[in-house]
Amino acid sequence: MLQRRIDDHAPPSREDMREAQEIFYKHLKRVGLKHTEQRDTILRTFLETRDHLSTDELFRLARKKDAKIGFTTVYRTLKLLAECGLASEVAFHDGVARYEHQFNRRSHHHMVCTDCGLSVEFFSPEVGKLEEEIGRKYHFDATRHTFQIYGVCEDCRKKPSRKLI
Amino acid sequence: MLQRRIDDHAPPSREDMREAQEIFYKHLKRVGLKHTEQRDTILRTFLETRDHLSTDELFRLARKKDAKIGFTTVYRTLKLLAECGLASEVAFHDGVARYEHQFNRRSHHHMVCTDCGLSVEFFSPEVGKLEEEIGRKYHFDATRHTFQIYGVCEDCRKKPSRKLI
DNA sequence: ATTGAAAATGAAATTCATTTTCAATTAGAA
DNA sequence: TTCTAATTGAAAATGAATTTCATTTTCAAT
Repeated sequence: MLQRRIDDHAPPSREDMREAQEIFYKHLKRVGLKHTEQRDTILRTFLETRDHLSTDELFRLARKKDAKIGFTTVYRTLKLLAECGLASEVAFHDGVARYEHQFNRRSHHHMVCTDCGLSVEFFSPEVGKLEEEIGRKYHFDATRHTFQIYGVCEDCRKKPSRKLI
Repeated sequence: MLQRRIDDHAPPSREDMREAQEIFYKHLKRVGLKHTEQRDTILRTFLETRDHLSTDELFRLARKKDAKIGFTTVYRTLKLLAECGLASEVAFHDGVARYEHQFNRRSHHHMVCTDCGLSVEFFSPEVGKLEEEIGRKYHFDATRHTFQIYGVCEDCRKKPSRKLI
């Protein structure tokens, strides 16, 4: 699936990277897992991206740095990263799980073009408030939410259409 | 997956049912498809439910009315119903596509318990406004959105935990 | 530095929902 | 009734997600 995007934030700095690694290592230690070369490479690769990556996409990137990294390891590492809050799943409903790194980022949401896959980030503090409010009302311990808007972007409205999502 | 739910609306009346059928038949005619016994049974079954059904769940229900209805037909009919607005997909992110019928219902959203699968409906007009607003801002022709809140319900907070989603 | 148990790895196999194929059947217009 | 296009549903295919398992690696205790 095509991955274009529009956003407005910088990639993580050297120190950000180090801090993320520390978070990851502490998490590994906490749950009794080991620090490995592969996990390191995968985290580094992940943090360097600015996209919403599928496991396969991250696998291809990580493999460029270390040709013997396997898909399965990337798959499992992504789960570990999600566990300790460094990655979070974004569901674009195209049948593929995607992740983005949460480092140094404001809470945001996505609007996705159903024609070309373009994703636009937007920021809306109201949504977070709503999560809290509704959770309180129905006595849920609300932990997260998903909010996506789907539509057709300006460019695609001008083009002959082709459905991707 | 367990499907409990909390909501506050009545099942469709006899007339509602008829109206939905008419919408469906008109849609079929419009796109040059035929009116069949199976499609009829599947629509009727679907409208009688109040749950968020997976294709397989609807298939099992429809089969009770007509033992020779196949999974594939239910699958395809659900797509047709979604096309003409009688069904809409709700993504609970548990790996299964679910549908609910849109007949006689206010626009609503779901909060889902990640432990037991309980879903609570809630109503929040702000979310619709947000869709419109963000779409305008980024020049998208916004057509739909998804909004779900995830958390742990009151009951599950008291029980020993078991992860389902 | 060595050892050994526990964890990690990754290729391959499996699972499972979804989607497609295709031969037989059916709807409905002429 | 006849004919053609659509429908059906069983089975096969697809494809992402997950598990298995033999081998390799990590790391804490020697």
